[in-house]
Amino acid sequence: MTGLRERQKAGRRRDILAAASQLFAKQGFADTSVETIAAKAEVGTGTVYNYFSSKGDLLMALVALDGEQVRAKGKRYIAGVGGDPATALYGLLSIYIDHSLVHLTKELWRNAMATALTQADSPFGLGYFENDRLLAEQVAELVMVLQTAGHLRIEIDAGQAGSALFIIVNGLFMQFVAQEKMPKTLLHARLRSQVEIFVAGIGAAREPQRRRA
Amino acid sequence: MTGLRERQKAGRRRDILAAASQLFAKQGFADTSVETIAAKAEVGTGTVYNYFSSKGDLLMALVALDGEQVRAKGKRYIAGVGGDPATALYGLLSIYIDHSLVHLTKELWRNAMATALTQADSPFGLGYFENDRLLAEQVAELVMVLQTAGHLRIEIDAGQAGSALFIIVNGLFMQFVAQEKMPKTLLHARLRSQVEIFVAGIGAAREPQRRRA
DNA sequence: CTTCAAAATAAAGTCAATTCACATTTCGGA
DNA sequence: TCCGAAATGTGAATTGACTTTATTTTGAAG
Repeated sequence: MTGLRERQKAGRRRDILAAASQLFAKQGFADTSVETIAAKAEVGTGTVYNYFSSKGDLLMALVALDGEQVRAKGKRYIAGVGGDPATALYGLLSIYIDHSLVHLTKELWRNAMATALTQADSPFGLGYFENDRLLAEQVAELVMVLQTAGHLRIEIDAGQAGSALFIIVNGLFMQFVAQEKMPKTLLHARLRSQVEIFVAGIGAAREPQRRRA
Repeated sequence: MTGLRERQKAGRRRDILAAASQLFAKQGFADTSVETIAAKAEVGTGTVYNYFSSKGDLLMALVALDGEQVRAKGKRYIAGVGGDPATALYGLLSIYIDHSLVHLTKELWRNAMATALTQADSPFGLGYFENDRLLAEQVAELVMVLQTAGHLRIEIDAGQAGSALFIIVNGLFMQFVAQEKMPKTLLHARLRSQVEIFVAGIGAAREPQRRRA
């Protein structure tokens, strides 16, 4: 199982990822060449491509690591959640936002998203969207918890609601990273506002809506 | 004002854009080189860069043209809108979706979005996000119309609601273009579902929410 | 009709991601 | 311990976007 070959392979992979992580953080994505990463990891440039299918893939692998962490944080949050539903939901989505800038800069996020889009079918491109799906699922979990506690309407499809809420935070986050100037406080304010609207609903009356689509 | 020189300049710009449009549609973005576009437009490659700062800029210019058209369509729709609010909103957002694939393929949208992200500060990158802003504003307009008609709660911030609704359609659209396989019918179904949830709200009771953030 | 400056052009050059043909290393079996 | 096959490493070669430059074209103004 753990022959020399596999250990070396895992080690090299870690080395490359570590080198990329440091260089991206220090110099940014655009100003870091694959050759530099290879040099820092003490491998040939071709070797990098034996492990990652593109420079963007390398970045997405780093994003994936972050994804695992944030899902773990979210899980803990849900376990101890309390208070009114809008605040509870906003709290979870805030975790996603706040965690996102711990290891990655706006520029890295922009490039990660761009790569995920253009290489949506590569292994890590799939991983990127899979992470989004898992986060949406986690939001749906919280919705269910709140439904069970009687704080949210039980007849709402938690999956769709979770998906919508996640899309909102993701969309706002995208606007945030697209504009280097935009402060995180503004992002939070908008998120808070939209979550409250989402919870309250915009409809004038509740009954006139169809039960289901 | 309209000297021969300026007309020629505008004409050349159109030629380049037309050439790019045809080649992108036929061969896709990645497989179309700037040199080919220049040849088809009967200009030098350098000339292309006198008009557009990058290959991605060229694509975003095409997207911008589409943006104007879809806003015009949306405006006409709002003028004649009727029916229940969820259907009215879904109708507008459907227009955006349906129009999006008339001139552009999924692959082109992926690249346009990716370029907009990585070159968010270039003229056309700004244009891309400006178009998004204008569309969100248009949704907000419809929200206001529906509020005035008594179909939506008057105390809701139409701007935030419009922004949230647009972010939802945009996010779903992004998932749609990211997955080559996903059929448009599924996109519509998800949109319909999420719009209905958004209109109805997920909160168990209306009063417990704060009035404003 | 001459002059001028903006704009176009082609060619040559830069740069960095990605690929590829070949070298090296590891592994499993004799 | 030794050998051939398969996996992996390597850096030089390729590719295409983009830039630069030296030169030419062409409206526009006098």
